[in-house]
Amino acid sequence: MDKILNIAIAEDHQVMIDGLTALLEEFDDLKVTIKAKNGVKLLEQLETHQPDVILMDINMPEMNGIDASLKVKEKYPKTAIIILSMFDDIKLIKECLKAGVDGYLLKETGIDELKEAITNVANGETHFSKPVAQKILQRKNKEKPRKSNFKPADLPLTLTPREIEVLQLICEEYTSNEIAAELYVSVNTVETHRRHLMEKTKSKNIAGLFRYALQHNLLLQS
Amino acid sequence: MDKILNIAIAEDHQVMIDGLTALLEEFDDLKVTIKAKNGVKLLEQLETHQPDVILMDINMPEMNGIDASLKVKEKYPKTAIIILSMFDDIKLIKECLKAGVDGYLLKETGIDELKEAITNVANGETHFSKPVAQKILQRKNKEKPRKSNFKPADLPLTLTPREIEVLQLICEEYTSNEIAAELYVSVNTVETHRRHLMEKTKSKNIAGLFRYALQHNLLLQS
DNA sequence: TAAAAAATCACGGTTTTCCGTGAGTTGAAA
DNA sequence: TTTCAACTCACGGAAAACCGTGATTTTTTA
Repeated sequence: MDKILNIAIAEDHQVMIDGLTALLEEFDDLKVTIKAKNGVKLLEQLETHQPDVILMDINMPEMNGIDASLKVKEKYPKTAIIILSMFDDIKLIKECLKAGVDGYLLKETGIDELKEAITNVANGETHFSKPVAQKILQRKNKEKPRKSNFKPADLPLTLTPREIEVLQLICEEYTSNEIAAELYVSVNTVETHRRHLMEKTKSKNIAGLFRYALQHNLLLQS
Repeated sequence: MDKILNIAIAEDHQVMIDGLTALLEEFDDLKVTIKAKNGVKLLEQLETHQPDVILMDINMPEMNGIDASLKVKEKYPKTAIIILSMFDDIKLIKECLKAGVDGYLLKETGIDELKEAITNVANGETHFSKPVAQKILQRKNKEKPRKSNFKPADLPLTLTPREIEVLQLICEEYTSNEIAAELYVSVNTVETHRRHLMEKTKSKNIAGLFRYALQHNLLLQS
């Protein structure tokens, strides 16, 4: 039971990678074997060898933590995933749960809980930060039906490349007119993309779109 | 010249504090003497003893890194400050420069550059990440005059408590009407606050407001 | 190659945001 | 005590966003 656990870190901030590594390697039974700056690179490295636990940031370029988790769980269902997120937004947590992650910690978490969570998920259990667990429990209550919204199943939340492009420009303070000019399409087209974006991200206005972009690491200049 | 440098870390994410500490203490000539979760706590601890270098995150609750830097430089002008930010937004960088910081690193930075930066600023020099330095140099070119905007000096960027309240609700997808109901004031009042917010933050729409809130860590649920 | 998904465009209508301008009240600091 | 910043309210107009509905073309994929 005291075998060494191999850890993968997927995280875009180099200081954070370095810091986490230094931190975890103070434990004799933990070893950081994989460091990746985004989901794509993580998957590449997983082909060589699989760790016991993956510490996954959500905000990563190229491929974010949620999409990466989905793919990892597809190929290596036995590998445990702990999400390390700055946000305890219920929408986001739900997406992660759906992706099959085994734990969800906030970055406010200290090393002690982190270590505990790693041990737990390595043993096949789950581990969620208190605030996160609370949100999960509360969620049923807060399901607020938005206008006439009786969609049977969940929407496919995947945005198309074009939609992402539009979303990014929206977050850069572009108006629909300006976006149309930038992308060489009609304003009507842009507005259609906007409509789809609002639906897919379940937003009510630009603030909601920005929030989504932020949490899924779609912002341009970041 | 080889004396031990005392470092302060001001950063709201506990894992990051722990990680940075573990990382820095691998160097014999660095010692982390202060750890603070926000600007207020940092200032409290500075009264006891001053470090040589402060590693300052921008996104902190209570008091953000910019305001904290201002106060620190007021009281302890000899203490060097390095900003550790996720954003290389020119607006933000300018605010930091105005606050008198000695360095500005992105969180993508690795440990090597971090160490180098610490040494540099401790020697009275400055240190800016490449992308940051570039933005600083480019800034003259990009000064885009906004409509009829010929303000002589810089506006006071400090938002009033009420304005912050309104801003936060805007970022929560509230409409002006909803905000008015929430705060028990007239819609006209809310719209006035909005107008002031747009001016002070130099925004063109909600996206700009959200960006400002994000970068100054004014978001509610984070 | 047929079906599905993505991207394109149109149009009319409602709501919200944005903008300018002006002004009264209040509490705190000079 | 007056000056000032913060907060409050009003109104009108323009611009942008939001919403519904429907439709064509292109690209991808099964």
